[in-house]
Amino acid sequence: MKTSRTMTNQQIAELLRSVAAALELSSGEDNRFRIIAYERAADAVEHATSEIKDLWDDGKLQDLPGIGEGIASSLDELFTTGRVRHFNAILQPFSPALFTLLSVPGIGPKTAYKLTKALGISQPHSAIARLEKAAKAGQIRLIEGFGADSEADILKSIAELKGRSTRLLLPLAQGLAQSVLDWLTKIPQVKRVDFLGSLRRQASTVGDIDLAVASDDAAAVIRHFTAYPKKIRVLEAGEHTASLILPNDIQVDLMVQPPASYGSLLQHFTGSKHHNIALRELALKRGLSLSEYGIKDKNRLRRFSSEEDFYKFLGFDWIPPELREDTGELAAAKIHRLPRLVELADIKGDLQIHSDIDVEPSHDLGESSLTQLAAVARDLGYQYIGLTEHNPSISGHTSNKIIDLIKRKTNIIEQFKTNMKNNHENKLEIFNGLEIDIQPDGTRALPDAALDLLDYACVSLHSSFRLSRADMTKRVLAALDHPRVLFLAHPTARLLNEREGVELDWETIFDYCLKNHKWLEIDAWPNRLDLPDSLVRTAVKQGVKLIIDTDSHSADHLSFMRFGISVARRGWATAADIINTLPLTQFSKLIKGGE
DNA sequence: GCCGTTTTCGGCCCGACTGTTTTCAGTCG
Repeated sequence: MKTSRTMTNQQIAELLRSVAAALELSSGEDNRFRIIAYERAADAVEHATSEIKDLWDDGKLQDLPGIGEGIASSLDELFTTGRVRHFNAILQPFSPALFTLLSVPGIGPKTAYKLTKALGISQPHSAIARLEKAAKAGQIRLIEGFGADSEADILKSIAELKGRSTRLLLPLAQGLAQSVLDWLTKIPQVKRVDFLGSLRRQASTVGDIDLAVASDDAAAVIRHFTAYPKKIRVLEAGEHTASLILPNDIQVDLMVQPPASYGSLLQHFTGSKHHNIALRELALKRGLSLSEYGIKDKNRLRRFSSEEDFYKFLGFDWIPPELREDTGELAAAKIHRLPRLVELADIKGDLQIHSDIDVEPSHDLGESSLTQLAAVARDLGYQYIGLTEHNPSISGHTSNKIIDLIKRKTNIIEQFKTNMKNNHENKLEIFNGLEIDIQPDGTRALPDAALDLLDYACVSLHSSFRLSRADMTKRVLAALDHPRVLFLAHPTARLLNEREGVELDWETIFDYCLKNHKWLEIDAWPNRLDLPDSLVRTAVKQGVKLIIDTDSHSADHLSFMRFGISVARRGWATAADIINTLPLTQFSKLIKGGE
């Protein structure tokens, strides 16, 4: 087991999970809750938005729910000495290969133990390959407790593990789920269909696609579902639930309930797991037991056709799915203090759009003309848009040439506005902006003389992502330090499934934004969704203003706004937190004021 | 091992599905 100061959150989570597995194999009942505690800690680490090592640096490990005194001190030892003696003692009796096998779906601690023992697998790096070889040779069916079916399952799981490299981006998951949903509604037995799980909660990435159906004829619905034409295979099909595998090893799970208990089903499978556990723990203290079938009071089961009634019975306001992460929503719902979350209809403009006006930029130019962009923006009901091509590349141009390019763009915009006026077209304000690269030393990749010609600019990171947290923070603050620079675009520069975000001292960034009237962007581009939702939450708490933009490189992309809205809602943002919900008159004042 | 609008002690969510079983264990969400 690798233990060092450079371990990623994922590796630390795996270490904690290995400890949980080893405890499960070590002894009986008395360990049950320690095992759960380690698994919860692993979850907390995996879902943390900061590097665990940074939290350790700041002495904030125990801020993570699920990390207490004990595990914090173990992690302290890990970062200080590169190992944890206590963990090693727990892990020592078992082959390291055992823990590798846990990544295969369907294999838990007990199964992994039996397999490594019976097959003599001991090397962690080759463990899965060895297992696959044994399964293909028909050796697994000979082990006690296994059969030909479980052997075949192991092979399928290994194949799926290899194929499944990344989580689905929200927009893609929505598209796939919609087509299954359309298929389901073809039969009359289906009364209602909803998305469930992380998809309904609008998380930025989605693991499996989960769907709920209300029907009095579950058998017919399951039959129809498992006949979905685009499936690769049926993973399982029971009385009320079934699972399919789609191309690219995407799993779709279906849950069916009669309309009378549909509310409980929706609530249960929307999760999140942590939200539900917290809710059930609260209910249990009042002698109530919750499940997807309803609420059990003594032995009487109350059914709920709507989620609203389910929450109401327990004394809570209905909670928007985006907030169900056990981060304070239950307490707020109890006292009627849930925020009124921002909605797509609140948005009045989009301030990061790349047009095809060629300023000979450092990165990709947009594909659509100002005319095309303006037409779509009007359809969306916007009062204003801002054009922010990338700055002219600084390697190929002199300062004077750059100023000429900006002047040319300015003229095009002015000409367009004049034409709009002459044609008596609906009023749409066009702001003249630019997205400026932040260079490694924090200087902006645009001469200030050119910046003065613009209405506004945003700055963003497109290189040197691996600076230390202190240097990166200094770099960003230096770039923001100009009256025309209004916001930091895609603040972490993360690319989902590709690149982690940069390390920044967020408290310092938030402070600076508050004092200097800078905004942070929620970039709605599908594989950015950046600022991430958890940082949105912190920013909102501190009063930092946000702006939701699409980063469009084509008029089609303007519709991505709704994914930015999802991120904002998951971060508890109301319209008041989002700058581009302001009507034009107020928004113009902010730009002209240079704030 | 974690945690606190009943608790610094005494609790800790709930059920489905599968395979290999003859009544259950393991895994998953």
